[in-house]
Amino acid sequence: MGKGSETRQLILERAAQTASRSGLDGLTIGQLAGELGLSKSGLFAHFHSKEALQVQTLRHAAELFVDRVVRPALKAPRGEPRLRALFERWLAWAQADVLKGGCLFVAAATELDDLDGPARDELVRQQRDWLELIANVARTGVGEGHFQAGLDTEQLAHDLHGVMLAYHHARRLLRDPRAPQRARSAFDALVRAARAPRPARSARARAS
Amino acid sequence: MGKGSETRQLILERAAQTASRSGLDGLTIGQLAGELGLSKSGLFAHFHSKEALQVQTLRHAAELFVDRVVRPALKAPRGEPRLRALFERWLAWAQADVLKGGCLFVAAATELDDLDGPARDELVRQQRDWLELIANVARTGVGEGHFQAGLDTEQLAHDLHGVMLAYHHARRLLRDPRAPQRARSAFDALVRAARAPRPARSARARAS
DNA sequence: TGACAAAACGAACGATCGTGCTAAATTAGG
DNA sequence: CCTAATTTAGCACGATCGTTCGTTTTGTCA
Repeated sequence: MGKGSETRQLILERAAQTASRSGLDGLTIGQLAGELGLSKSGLFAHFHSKEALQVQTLRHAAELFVDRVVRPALKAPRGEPRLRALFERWLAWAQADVLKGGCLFVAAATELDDLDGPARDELVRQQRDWLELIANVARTGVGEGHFQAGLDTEQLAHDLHGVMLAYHHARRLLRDPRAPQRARSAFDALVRAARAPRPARSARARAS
Repeated sequence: MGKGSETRQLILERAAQTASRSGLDGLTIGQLAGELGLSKSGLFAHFHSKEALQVQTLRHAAELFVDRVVRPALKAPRGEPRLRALFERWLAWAQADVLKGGCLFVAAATELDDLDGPARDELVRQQRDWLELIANVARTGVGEGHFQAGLDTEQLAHDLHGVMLAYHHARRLLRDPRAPQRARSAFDALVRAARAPRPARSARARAS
């Protein structure tokens, strides 16, 4: 099986690019076919519905993400360095380095959060995996002694994700040139807090 | 000048609702007209293009936002309480409390970040105002002695915004019931860091 | 109430959407 | 090289998109 899945790959490549700019809904079959020099029906035949195309596009982007972000970062030493590598790789990913429209998952997250269907399901699964990966890397950092013992790694993953989203917003919408340093500053603060033993609590104590 | 701007208001009300779910692009004139029992052309006549409708919808949502979030929060005591009020009000706003599709601005941010035109310009202006407002409230907190003297209030605003975005993601996409407490936990950590005097920074050691 | 302006309607336009169907072109295997 | 399977193209469909235009209804004020 050669030719078919080859053009299919080309289609998904382009689809991910387009979707990163115009969203998964802005993805249109006619447009996509035109850009690739294919006929609408010829392209359509590869996927049997637009919904399927969207899901496949998400999957393709996820593979790209693993290639460009996850896999390289996992080569860094366990614990904090690996967490930092993951973060830095993500910053590059969210820029124009891979998908010219920014992070497709960030765009899809707000687009699909009210809808139902397989595309949403796929994205939710991916995002859970992503957050879990961060949490696991952080947990390894605890084992390595980089981070404090009782660290809530899920919370850290959640917070780091927030830093990434803020970066995406500052960089792509506001076009703030200080976005990267803002993001790194936030990252460092989170890591610092994760390193420190439970902070001394002044008068206004509060349980976590 | 009576009847016209009255229905115009009704249209924008509904438009904001729809856009919060389906995005500013998912907003369609025919759909909107049908839901309101108006004719497509009758509705269209109020705005003279779809682009104008989108801009007006953003503006309408901004007014709503000021009413439901900003204005009430500004009644809280200056400094940290006011910052907390702003944050709490935003959490409620981002839920289904006002716009059933979540925060329209969060959705629009990823939708418009690659496009150009008046809708994007309007949103950018709004988001800058919002971040500036947070920074100003934080700065007042410095004056009140709630926060440390050298605090980078813009950074704090940026970080808080990240917490809100992470909340939106966890709540609306992942439907994580722990989202509110995650968000509050992150907020508390940021405020705590803003309170504390600048942490001692030895080469690679932890803060005291 | 009658005249004038504002507002809503109805129909139509060209375009594009997703999706079928059938036929032609291309590829792969013996 | 011929054949069978796979891949692409062509064409058409109903629906919906934003937009325009002329007409009709509605509201306002002297």
